Amino acid sequence: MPRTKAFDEDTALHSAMQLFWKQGYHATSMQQLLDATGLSRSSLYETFGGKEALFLAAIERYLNEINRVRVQAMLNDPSPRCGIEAFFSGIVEFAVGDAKKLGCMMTNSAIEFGSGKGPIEDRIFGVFKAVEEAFVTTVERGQQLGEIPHRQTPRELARFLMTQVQGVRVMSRVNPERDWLQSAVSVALCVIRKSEKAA
Amino acid sequence: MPRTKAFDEDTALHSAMQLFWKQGYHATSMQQLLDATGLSRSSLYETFGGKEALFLAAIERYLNEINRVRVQAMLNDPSPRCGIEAFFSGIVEFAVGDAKKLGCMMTNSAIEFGSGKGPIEDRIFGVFKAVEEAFVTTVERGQQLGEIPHRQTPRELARFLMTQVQGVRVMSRVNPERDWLQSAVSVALCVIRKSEKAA
DNA sequence: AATATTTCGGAACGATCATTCCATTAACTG
DNA sequence: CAGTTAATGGAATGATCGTTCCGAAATATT
Repeated sequence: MPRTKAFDEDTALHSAMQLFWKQGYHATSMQQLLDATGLSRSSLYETFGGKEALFLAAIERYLNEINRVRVQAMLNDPSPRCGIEAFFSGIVEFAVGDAKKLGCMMTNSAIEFGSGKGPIEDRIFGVFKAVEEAFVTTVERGQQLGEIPHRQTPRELARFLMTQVQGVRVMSRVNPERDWLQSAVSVALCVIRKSEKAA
Repeated sequence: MPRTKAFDEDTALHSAMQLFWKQGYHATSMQQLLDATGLSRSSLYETFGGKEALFLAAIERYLNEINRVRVQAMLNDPSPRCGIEAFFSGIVEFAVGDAKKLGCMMTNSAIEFGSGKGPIEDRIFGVFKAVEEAFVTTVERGQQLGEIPHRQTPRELARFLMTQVQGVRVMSRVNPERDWLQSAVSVALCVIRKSEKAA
């Protein structure tokens, strides 16, 4: 009976996500989102509910489309140390690739919203926690396999790696140059290598 | 002949800076800036010119009031390695102190504006460059004094340290807890210690 | 005290913000 | 083909955006 939708919901959400990613929440207007998605006002509000709800949906989309794959690849890598190195390489390559100057939508949102009390802040905090735990798990496994030195605890190393990831995200938004980022990353990775030499 | 100003320009700029720092550029309205500074519209526009000009002034104020001291202390420290360690300690202590969840105004602005082409972006990029150079100088000195190992070049270590600083800034906005940040920092500092042991 | 000069309070500007609403359009069911 | 139901286009909402402007207030000089 009903009229069929003239747009693809996933495609629209993808477009919205990219715009939020590039510009942040406050700097992005509904008008821009309408232009980017091609939807009409009615359709956008009917489908997603509003700006905040759309942003939350965009976050989930980002996690599924961008973040989850990377984290899972690290967790599943037979060599934990290689998994961590690939994790960083992936970030660097992404930063200097097509999507220049985007950084990470989670990092950008974390900075923009800080640690307030809304649903957005809660979600971001949860993501950060989850990534830290993924690092802990991977480092533990690496230490058990003898790939990663025991100089520090898995928790300490995870926090260090997490911090370094965030730093790379910031730098990729300001200065997305491979050499620059690679320098920083290769030094950081020394910490999880048996030899102190750079990669 | 003229009527005297009923406000202190420095105090007003300080208040504006703090608000921008906390909320970012786009999320801060002129009305909020009027409330925070106590100025009237006329006075604010007459004195500072407008929102963007006020933000640029706030950046300079931040650099002079917050950033410059820290960087100079590092450059002037008789022990470069201690200077770097103090630099990080200062950041951590600040993050967990009164000014919780503020992070760093430069980091926040870098994320918010990305690497566009306006005067704000240019200024931020310049600051990042300058801090990197300060690290290069300090590491060079540390290596010459034998305090910092020669495993990597000063440039590489500087980029690594710079990235770690940015990471700590991000984490301080999301999760400003001393233990957490201290873990990350102490691991990072291993890289510039002769022994691989944690601090 | 009178005058000149600057600050200040507040109204007003057009533009844009996120959101709501309704009449119209289109498609599936019967 | 007619009827029902949801999707759509677009006008309109009140609020707020950054900015401008002008009359009133206030002070230092004459």
